[in-house]
Amino acid sequence: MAARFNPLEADARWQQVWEEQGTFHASGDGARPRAYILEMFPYPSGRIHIGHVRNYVMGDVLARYKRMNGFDVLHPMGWDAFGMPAENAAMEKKVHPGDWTRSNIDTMRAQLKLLGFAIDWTREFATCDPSYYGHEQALFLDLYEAGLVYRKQSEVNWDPVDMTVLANEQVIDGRGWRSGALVERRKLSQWFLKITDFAEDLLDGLGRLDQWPDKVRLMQENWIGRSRGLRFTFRLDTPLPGSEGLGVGSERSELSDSEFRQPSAEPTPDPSLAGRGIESFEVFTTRPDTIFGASFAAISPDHPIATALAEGNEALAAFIAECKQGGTTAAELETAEKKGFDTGIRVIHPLDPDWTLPLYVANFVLMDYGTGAIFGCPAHDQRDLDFARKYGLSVTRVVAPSPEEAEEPIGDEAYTGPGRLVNSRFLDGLAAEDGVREVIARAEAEGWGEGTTVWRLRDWGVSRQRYWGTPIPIVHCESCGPVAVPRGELPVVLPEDIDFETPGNPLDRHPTWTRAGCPGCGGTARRETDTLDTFVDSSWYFIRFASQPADAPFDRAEAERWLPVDQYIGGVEHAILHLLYARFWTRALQRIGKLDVEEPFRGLFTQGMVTHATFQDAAGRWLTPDEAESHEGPVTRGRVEKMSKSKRNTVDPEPIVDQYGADAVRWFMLSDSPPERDLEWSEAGIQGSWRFVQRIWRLAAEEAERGSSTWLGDGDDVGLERKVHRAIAAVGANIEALAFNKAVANLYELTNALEKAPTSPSRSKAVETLIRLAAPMVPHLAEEAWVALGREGLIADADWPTADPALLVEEEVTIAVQVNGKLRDTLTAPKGASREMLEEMALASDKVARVLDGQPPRKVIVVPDRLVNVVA
RNA sequence: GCCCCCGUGGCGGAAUUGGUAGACGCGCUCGACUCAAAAUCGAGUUCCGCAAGGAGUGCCGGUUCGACUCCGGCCGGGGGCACCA
Repeated sequence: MAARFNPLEADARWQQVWEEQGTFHASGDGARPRAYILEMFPYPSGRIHIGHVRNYVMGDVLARYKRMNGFDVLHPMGWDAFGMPAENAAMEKKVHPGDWTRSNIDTMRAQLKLLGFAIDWTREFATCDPSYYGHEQALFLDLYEAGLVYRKQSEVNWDPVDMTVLANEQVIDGRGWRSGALVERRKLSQWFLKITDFAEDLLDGLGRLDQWPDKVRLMQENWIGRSRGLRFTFRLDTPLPGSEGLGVGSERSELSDSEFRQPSAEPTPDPSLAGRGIESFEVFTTRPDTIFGASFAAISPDHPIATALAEGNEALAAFIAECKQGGTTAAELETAEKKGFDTGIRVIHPLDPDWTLPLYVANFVLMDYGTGAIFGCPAHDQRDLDFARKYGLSVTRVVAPSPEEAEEPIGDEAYTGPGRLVNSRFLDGLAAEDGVREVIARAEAEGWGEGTTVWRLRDWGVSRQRYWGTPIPIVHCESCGPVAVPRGELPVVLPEDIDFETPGNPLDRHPTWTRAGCPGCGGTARRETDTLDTFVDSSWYFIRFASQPADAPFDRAEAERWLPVDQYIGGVEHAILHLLYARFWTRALQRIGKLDVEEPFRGLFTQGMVTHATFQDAAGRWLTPDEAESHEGPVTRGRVEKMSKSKRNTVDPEPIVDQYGADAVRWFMLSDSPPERDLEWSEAGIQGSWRFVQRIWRLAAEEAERGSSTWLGDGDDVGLERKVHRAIAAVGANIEALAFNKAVANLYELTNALEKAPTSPSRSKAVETLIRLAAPMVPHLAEEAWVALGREGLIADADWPTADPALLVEEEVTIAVQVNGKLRDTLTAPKGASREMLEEMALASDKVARVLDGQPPRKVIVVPDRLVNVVA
């Protein structure tokens, strides 16, 4: 029997056995209950990094644990293979994005296999396979036909470095989320998915996701952003020339009853509106109670009225142009001055026909939220206050926190707190929130407005001016307009013969691919050269993993048997976008009758990052950890940070696996840090894990040498058995709760107990139990030990041990004895001892007597099996 | 600016519904084995104190027989959103 476990030899051997036996294939035969464990699939960027390892180890432990508990486990792996890095690599290294991607996949697959993950590799696919994205194109057309896809000319975020359009959520602090370039505004025709149609349902659904982190639910809630308030009409006191009684914004109420869609979902306003005349427009407010504090109205520079007015007004046109060129960075926005242009028009206060307010075009009013127009109440809104101060508009307090402050003037800060209404005519004396209801009721009764809900969520723009993505299955015909590619012609295969010499989308310049016949009229058409946002690819891959027929995206019945994913594990950076899009996509499929699943992910876990110390030389150059060690001259140890190529503090898992074996790496990934928190990589840590792997091996090897015959018969070390059974219960509960660090601690505790325990049949049995409990975490070692102990078959197929409830209950308990809440003594009492007995034992304690010093206790509190507190 | 989370030894972190704070690991100290080292094993390790004892979960206060846990107010760190009316 080898004195040491040798992973270099054992790891590969067991990996091969698992592969040959198909141990981890999900059968789907219905013989066992199903469990679907999924980690967010990786982008094939080159090599596996340690963060991937942590992510997949967590899922793997759960998958193996579920298998041992009798589940038919689906634990697949694939590749989120489209995206910009491949194109960047193509431009920098003159390789084809497809070749680069596929070669990375081969490398990373081999690396993942070194870690012995219990993955069903038969279901592997990459999103850049035509056999995947072809089905995605079909689903896109399904949504198109169902009216959930539309095309719109819209101002988009243009990334001048990546030469592409970014979704709002891909713009971070006004910069492209990948390139970091300052984003510009451009108008392009884009495809949009109507995620806003599902806003309410996506929000309400969050309340039922009780196995999601609160943090993620909150982030999505804020992102969806429901606001309730009043939408009402301002009439112009002097209608614009040529007025025929048309109102701007009134067409929105035709879209739906009490809610209306974002203006962004509508066609660009007809510029001829100006000629048609305008006599009113709508505004939205969450604070209708402050309506008597109004001192101006303002519209967005993009508002149709602003556009119409600008046609005959050069100064206004110049003002609007100025607004549009302003930067969009956070810093600029924060310091950006509130700017306005007085149109000279006045609007009539809805509750007083004799009261008019000036109408401004203001730079801080957003066209794509609410109605693109507001009323300004400076006393109770900071932006309005800044604006009013700048343009000398009146500031009237209408909410007072107390009666004494009713006439208190507003200083530099708007009052946004609670209070009662003042200076508000018929509203005076009402609490502000009652005023909201009162004004909405009155507006509805009088017909000038209605209570409504407005969403912060915008529709999802999915067009990308990029080559390496799923082609949008549409052709543009000169006479028919955009036409869907017939199903029989799918997939629209991305051409591989392209040229990357110039930036932008090489599809645009492709000589033949762009030419297509029009399915409608048979004439010539041009293929859509935009590709889909890669978030579309990742919005349904988990369905394809569950079921992958050749002729359809998925088989409905089979997909419904696996879904929803029982446990989804990934980085918190996907808390909003990916998870929201996947939830939307699943609901959209449900609406069009393709799949009856509401929520795609029942359980969600967001794991922390792996961090590492950073090092710099005297010149401030970043050093790798290895360089730092051998560097001549001073080295500064910097902060512990997220691993990144720029800081050069990454750790390549492969050499570590070569040195310590897969199990030590897996164990380290699970140890110490709670999985939702960051884990600091350290050499000492991996060495500690290596030692533990060897400790378990030693226990098993010793046992094997003694021979199994010695442990037949009843156990004789009840104390040890209690510890074993407590460990069984604790490890299982902690794995199910994904509290891997605690499960690790449980296993250390059991190992410590076993090493100290004298040999006995109980101990022999306990060693086998320890191996089973550790198997999901250190599977190669466990298989090796299983064989050494003479067991048949694979431990991967073995059962998880069952905790005997009788052994989980202690016979004796330690009782804390306190005086006035301070611990003075402990005593041992039989489990379930009576209050009277415990009180008597506590009062008999010398230490208690000494503290009491002859005083009789005033009161004695007894918590059975826990403590006695003597109050003196 | 708004919203949310977190502050426990030298370090990572444990601690059911309020009930013995510091499990477990790392590191460190001492000892054993060894010519020596590595590996391994044993003992110890919140702080002050020789001890008895005292203090202690960011700070201040409160509720309670009893607070890491609940409440209020500060201080510090982290995350999300970005002029959302």
